Amino acid sequence: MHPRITIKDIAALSGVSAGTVDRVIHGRGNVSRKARELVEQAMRELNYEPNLIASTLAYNRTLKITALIPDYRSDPYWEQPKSGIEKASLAVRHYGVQVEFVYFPMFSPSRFLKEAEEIIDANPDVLLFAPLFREESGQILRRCAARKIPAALINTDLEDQEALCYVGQDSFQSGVLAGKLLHFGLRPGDMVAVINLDKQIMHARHLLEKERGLRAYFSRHPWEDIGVIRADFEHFEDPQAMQEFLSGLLNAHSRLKGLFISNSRSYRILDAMAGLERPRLRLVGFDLLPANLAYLESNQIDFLINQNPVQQGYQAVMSIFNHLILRKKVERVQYLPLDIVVSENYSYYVAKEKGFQVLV
Amino acid sequence: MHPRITIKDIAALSGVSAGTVDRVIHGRGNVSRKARELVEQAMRELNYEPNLIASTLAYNRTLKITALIPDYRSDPYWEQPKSGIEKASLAVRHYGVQVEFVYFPMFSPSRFLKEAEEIIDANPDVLLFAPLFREESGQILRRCAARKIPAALINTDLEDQEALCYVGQDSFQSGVLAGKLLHFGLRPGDMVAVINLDKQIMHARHLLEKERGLRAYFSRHPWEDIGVIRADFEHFEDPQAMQEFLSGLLNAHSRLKGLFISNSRSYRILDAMAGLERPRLRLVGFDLLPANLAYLESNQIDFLINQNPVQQGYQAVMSIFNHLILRKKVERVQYLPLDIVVSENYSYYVAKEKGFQVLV
DNA sequence: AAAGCAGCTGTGTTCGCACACAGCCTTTAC
DNA sequence: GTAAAGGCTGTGTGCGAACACAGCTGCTTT
Repeated sequence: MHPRITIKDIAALSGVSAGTVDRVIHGRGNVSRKARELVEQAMRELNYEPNLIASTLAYNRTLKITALIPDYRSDPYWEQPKSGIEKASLAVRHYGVQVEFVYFPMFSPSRFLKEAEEIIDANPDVLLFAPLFREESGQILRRCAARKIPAALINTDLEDQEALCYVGQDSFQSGVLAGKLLHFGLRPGDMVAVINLDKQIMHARHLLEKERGLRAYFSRHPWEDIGVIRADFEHFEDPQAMQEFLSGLLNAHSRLKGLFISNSRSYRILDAMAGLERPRLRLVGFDLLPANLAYLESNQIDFLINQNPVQQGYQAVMSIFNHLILRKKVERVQYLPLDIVVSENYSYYVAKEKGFQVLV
Repeated sequence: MHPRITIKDIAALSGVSAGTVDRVIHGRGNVSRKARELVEQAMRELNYEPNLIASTLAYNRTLKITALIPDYRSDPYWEQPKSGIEKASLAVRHYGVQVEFVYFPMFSPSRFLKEAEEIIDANPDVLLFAPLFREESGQILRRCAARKIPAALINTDLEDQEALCYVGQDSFQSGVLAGKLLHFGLRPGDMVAVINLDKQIMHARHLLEKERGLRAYFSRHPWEDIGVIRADFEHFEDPQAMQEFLSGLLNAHSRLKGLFISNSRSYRILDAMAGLERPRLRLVGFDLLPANLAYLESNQIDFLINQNPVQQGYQAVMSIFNHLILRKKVERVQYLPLDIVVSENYSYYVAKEKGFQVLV
């Protein structure tokens, strides 16, 4: 264990030169059968393990990853995966891994496609992207395959497509979990509402999956006798409109006792409800935004589900690294934990996201 | 960005040799004021960052960490920190970090002290240990300080002592959290019991802290009107005795509706209650042992709190690595997240602990 | 028989940095 | 005055692996 076995040791033991050992290790050919067997024997005997440090130094290669994600300036959510990608890139920069960012407007499939094509033309070693648009993303993956550029997906999976890996949340299950969390405060006959605060709800597959999950929970637990309704609302930036929307909802359903906000905009609801007369409402939402955390702490939000968006970016880069530099196997689908966050435990998650503890 | 700046580049720019640059970087002295300033100037100008890979290769040092933890064969809990330490050691082995394990019997301060002394005599580079016994651990830390061996603590902190870092759980807060989780199923006037299944409860500071936390939660929420009692029981291996203990407890307190099991032995309670007639009891416990998970899945345990024991070991080794190899600052106190685990989200945590995704 | 050509092999250089060492030149001591 | 003692500098070697290249064999070709 102590003096690590080097290539020279096996060269000596098997009676050949370091060059031959190297050829065997890399399967470069030009090695006689006899020599190869001797070397393999010696490697097994001494339990040889190549020195990763020396190896990366000698390779002297560089791996260019281009990350294509929605513009974080138009949607603060994307700051988080971005920050995770940046952290990971700091951790692996010594190995010659370079990460470059390209952004596309959240709602523009055409710009998405155009940017992706430009990236592919620049011939990066890996493409890391968020395939928000199914059709265009399929095209991109096919072009990558044609040029032998491996692709890693985050946020949204394209199940049927060839890709190095997918790192993201399990939206359906997060809906199921929300059901569980909401049921604590409810009584038979109560109702809950799924609230989608988004512009183009039909395109937001995640939101629909979350709703499906929530409904699944309550249909698996029929004895709890909870009804589920759904309400979409686009003008969440307008406090006045929000307030009207909400009071309309509450007036229409007197037994509405729980809200499930399907994205990170819970705080919009509570901002709007500030003045409203209303019953005690159970509230479950997503993401540890400062505005949400304030309401969590004052117990106006009961639970936040943390989808670990920072980890999402981090883990995607690390998977690429593991695959291409360390040549390790990588899971095709990597779901991140769904953390249940309440006022009593949120501080740990915030600290983790700030991520003082960078690994290597 | 692309062609990384090397020591030669700054040597060229500042008009000195690589040797002098090296002396400046390491503050080895023997450099004229003028040369030093030129080099520093050039480093700033080119934004020089030493190549970690080349550096570790050239150092060719080895860092021996000895880990002293309770024997995992006598307490399965310790398999988890152990596995975390092993994982981390795999991740950093390329940097010359070697981890060696020494075990001590859970309940023997003298053996603990003896093993620690032997380790220190063997002169490791770092000592990583679980200071279960206050008095003896203080002695050990002082000996480490005298021999300039840095020490990292896991599981239990010695607040007043000099140490590189502490990685562990926040027991008090986990009790508070348990209070929050229990209260969901309770009504005013109900009672909860803290159940300590341990041999030497007075020595188990963590258990006492958890109880304090639970009581703190309910005294901060007096309107919930929940009474807290405590029950210690040592003979948890004996199903017959357990059953009598439990039925005694339930008979004595008719409004007992919640149990908080302060360590990982929740499954013992449920094993014993299998035949028992009993009201619907809310149950909160710790740790994702398979036996506990089975009860979680069948909803006989409502919540498990995950203290991330695997992470504990992992993070401790990584902190040592960050401090001594990467020369980064490390937080003195590192609390791990308190994950709330229910049947709807446990699978992610189990997958994480199995830890396919090893970082570097 | 000479030339050509594979198949196989060892040596040498490189990656960027750490550190030993020899070679200055200047100061101080006697 | 010389010797010793510094202060400061550049060169050179090594860490372990990757890869280029030259050299060696034995074989086929003409």
